[in-house]
Amino acid sequence: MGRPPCCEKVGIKKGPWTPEEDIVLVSYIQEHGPGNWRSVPKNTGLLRCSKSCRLRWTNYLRPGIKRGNFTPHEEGMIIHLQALLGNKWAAIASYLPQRTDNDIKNYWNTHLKKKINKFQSSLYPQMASNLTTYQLTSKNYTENSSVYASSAENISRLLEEWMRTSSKTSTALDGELQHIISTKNNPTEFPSSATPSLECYRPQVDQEGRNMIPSYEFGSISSFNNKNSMACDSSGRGSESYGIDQNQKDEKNPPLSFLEKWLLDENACQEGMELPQIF
DNA sequence: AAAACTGCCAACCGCGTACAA
DNA sequence: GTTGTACGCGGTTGGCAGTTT
Repeated sequence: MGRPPCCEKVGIKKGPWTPEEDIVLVSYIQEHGPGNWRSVPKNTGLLRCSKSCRLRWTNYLRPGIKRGNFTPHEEGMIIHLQALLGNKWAAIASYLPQRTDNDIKNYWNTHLKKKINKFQSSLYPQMASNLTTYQLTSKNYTENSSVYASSAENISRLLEEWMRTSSKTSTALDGELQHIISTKNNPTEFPSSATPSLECYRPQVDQEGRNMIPSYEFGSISSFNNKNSMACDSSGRGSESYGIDQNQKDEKNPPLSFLEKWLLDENACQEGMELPQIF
C-alpha cells in the first residue's frame, strides 16, 4: 500500500552540511545522477533525510549555480517576473537557470521587497501605505497573488500607462489608482494590456528537456507589454543594459518601467528620485 | 573592547500534488 | 477508487557575520 517512507526520523542529522558530507553526496550523484532521493541516504550512509539531500544538491552543490551578487540584469528580471508570477520562486528560477529558487527568494525578501516598499512610499506616501497594507499583508492578496501579481506591478503598470499617454492628466492617473483600490475585492479584473508576453524569457530547453542557459538581453526583455514597455534613459546610468536611443522614446516605444529604473538606481533609492511632475 | 542590533542566507518545516501500490 | 508516501514548493527560522552604539 503506497510508497514506503522516505527515511526514518530517528538518527537523522540536521543543520549545516560538512564538506565531507558534500563530497559523499556529490560523488554519489555524479555516479548515479540526481533523482531517487530516497535511496541516497541509504546508499551513501549519509545521516540525512532524502529531502535534505535534494535541497543540498539543488541549492548548493548542483553544477552551474551562480553565487554572489545579483546583476542589475538579474534584478530586473526578478522584479518583472515576480510582478507577473507572484511568489512562484521555482517558476521565476526557471528563467534564471543559474540561480536557485531559494537564492531568488532570499534576494527578493532581503533586497528587492524593501526597494519596492521604499519606492511605493516615495511615490505616494499615503496611497502606497494603503496598498502595501492591503496587498502585501492581506489573506486576500496572498491567495490571489498569482492572479493579481504584486502591488509593484500595479504601480509599474500605472507608470507605464502614464508614460505611454503622457498627455493624460494627473486626474487620470489618480483614477487608475482608485481603480486598483476598487478592484482589490475583485483581483481578477485586469486590463488585458497588462498581461505582458513572457516569450522573451522562455527558457530554452534542449532535446532532453533540460534548461539551457538563455542569453537574455534587456533589448529583448523590453518586449514586455508588446515590446513597448521597458523604461530606459538615454544616459544609460545605473546599468548600461538600460541604455536606449532617445529616438525610441516616442509614443510607440515609450520608456517604460520607471519603477524598474528607479529600483536599479542605487543612488535614486538612497537619495530619493525625482518623481513625475504630475505629483 | 564589548554588548546590542541588524542583515543575510542555508536549511528546515509544513502543505499540496503526483503517483505507486 | 482509495490510501499513503515521495516529491516539490513557498514560508519561516536559526545562527553566523558585520555593523553600530
